[in-house]
Amino acid sequence: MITKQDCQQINDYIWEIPTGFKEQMNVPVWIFADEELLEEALKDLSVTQAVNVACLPGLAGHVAIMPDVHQGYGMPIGGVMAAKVPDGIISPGAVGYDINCGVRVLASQIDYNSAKPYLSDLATSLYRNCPSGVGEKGSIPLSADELDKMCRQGAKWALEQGYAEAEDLSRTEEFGCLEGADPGSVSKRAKDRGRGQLGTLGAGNHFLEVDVVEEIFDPQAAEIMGLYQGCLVIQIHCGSRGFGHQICTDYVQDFQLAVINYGIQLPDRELVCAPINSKEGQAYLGAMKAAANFAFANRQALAYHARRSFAEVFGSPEKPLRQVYDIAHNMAKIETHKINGEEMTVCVHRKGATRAFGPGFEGLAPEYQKIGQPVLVPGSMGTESWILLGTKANDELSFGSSCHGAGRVMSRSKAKKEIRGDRLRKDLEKEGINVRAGSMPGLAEEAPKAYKDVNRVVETVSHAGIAQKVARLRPVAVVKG
DNA sequence: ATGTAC
Repeated sequence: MITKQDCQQINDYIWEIPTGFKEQMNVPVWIFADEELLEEALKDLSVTQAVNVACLPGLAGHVAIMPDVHQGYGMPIGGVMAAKVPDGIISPGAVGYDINCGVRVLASQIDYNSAKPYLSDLATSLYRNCPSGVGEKGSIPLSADELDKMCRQGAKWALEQGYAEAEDLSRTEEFGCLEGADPGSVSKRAKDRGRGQLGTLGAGNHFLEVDVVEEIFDPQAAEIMGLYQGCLVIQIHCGSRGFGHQICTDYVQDFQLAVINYGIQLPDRELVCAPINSKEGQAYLGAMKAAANFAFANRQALAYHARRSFAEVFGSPEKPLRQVYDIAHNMAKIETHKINGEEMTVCVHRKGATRAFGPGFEGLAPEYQKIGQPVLVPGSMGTESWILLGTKANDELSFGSSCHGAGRVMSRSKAKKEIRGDRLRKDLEKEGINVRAGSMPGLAEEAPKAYKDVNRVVETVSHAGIAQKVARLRPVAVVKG
């Protein structure tokens, strides 16, 4: 059991567990949290898992955990780990089962007050146009060749197919396409599962949400992003569906052997990994990129469906839904960072954490090179969400990373036992939130009280200096599987 | 997160 006494306070929002805490630790753990969120983080296995991650070979700097952290498979959700390239490792469990799970925000210039009478119709239309739930019903089916092409090209494929605007791609992380995706490293089983799932929402914490821009903190950045106070935006939270899930399953299994072959000592079997430059490591990287591109194309297809719904309900708007950004929060990427004063190439594993690069980064659209990368932080269902900007200072603090959401505090099983979905739906509707959900137990799992306070999480990242506030959003319609 | 069990 790790306690507060084991954490050395660096400042009001950063705590360190030094390498001396456990003999096998190779780097320290940094916890981004205020006192209350630190206590929250210590209640489950989050910090223990972060310490386990810090025992992996070939790491750089420290392991970082975000204020929305909670325990996950091997590595906590809300964790960031940088492995040295070429001497370090890559770990599927440190990316997560939902490869390139992420969030996309599109903004409108439709005023909430005038749209209010139509929000129920909008929610119904979104629920109808965006297939949801476990499985593959109602998707855009692909041939084997077409699936491979889509995996190589990501959102570029979606643009060719007519599901995207050119600006969507310029406002997507990596422009919606990771180079080097290798469909040859993806199992037939994963492809069979993925073929029929493009353009589907899935279940669990995936959702569509219509919000109103409630408060703007950085008018210049909001203007550039296309966010207007009092206007509607839509958030899309989804990933690589059964395709990425199967790829993670396959490589977690394959790597059990790699760990033995390369003589890697593991603190936890769930942290199986392989040297990044080994044939196993490269195969996973190629497959992970294929899943990442699947997810970019998937969110693009969902954006296409969302635009159809807005057009159905509001007519063809003279000012269309414009993409703000699309961001990944389960991914491993090769990047260069300044670590303990030294420029290093590392494989940054972000699991339930986002990239949050500051101004000047060339991999952004020109208008975002000026202000920094947008960071999209959805709150729990029925609570606020945030749009932030990455900073320059976060390079040395968190490998250019920030938080990804509110963070779960109650297990899915406990939430299902304690909360009635139909009651929750009524409560949300009473607050003026239109709810369309395929599963009432599924809705209960996502109840606001199963999550931390997203506003406190955002206060923490902003005071810690890893992201800054641009706008707060308030939900008015939620669509779930 | 997930054809929630190959």
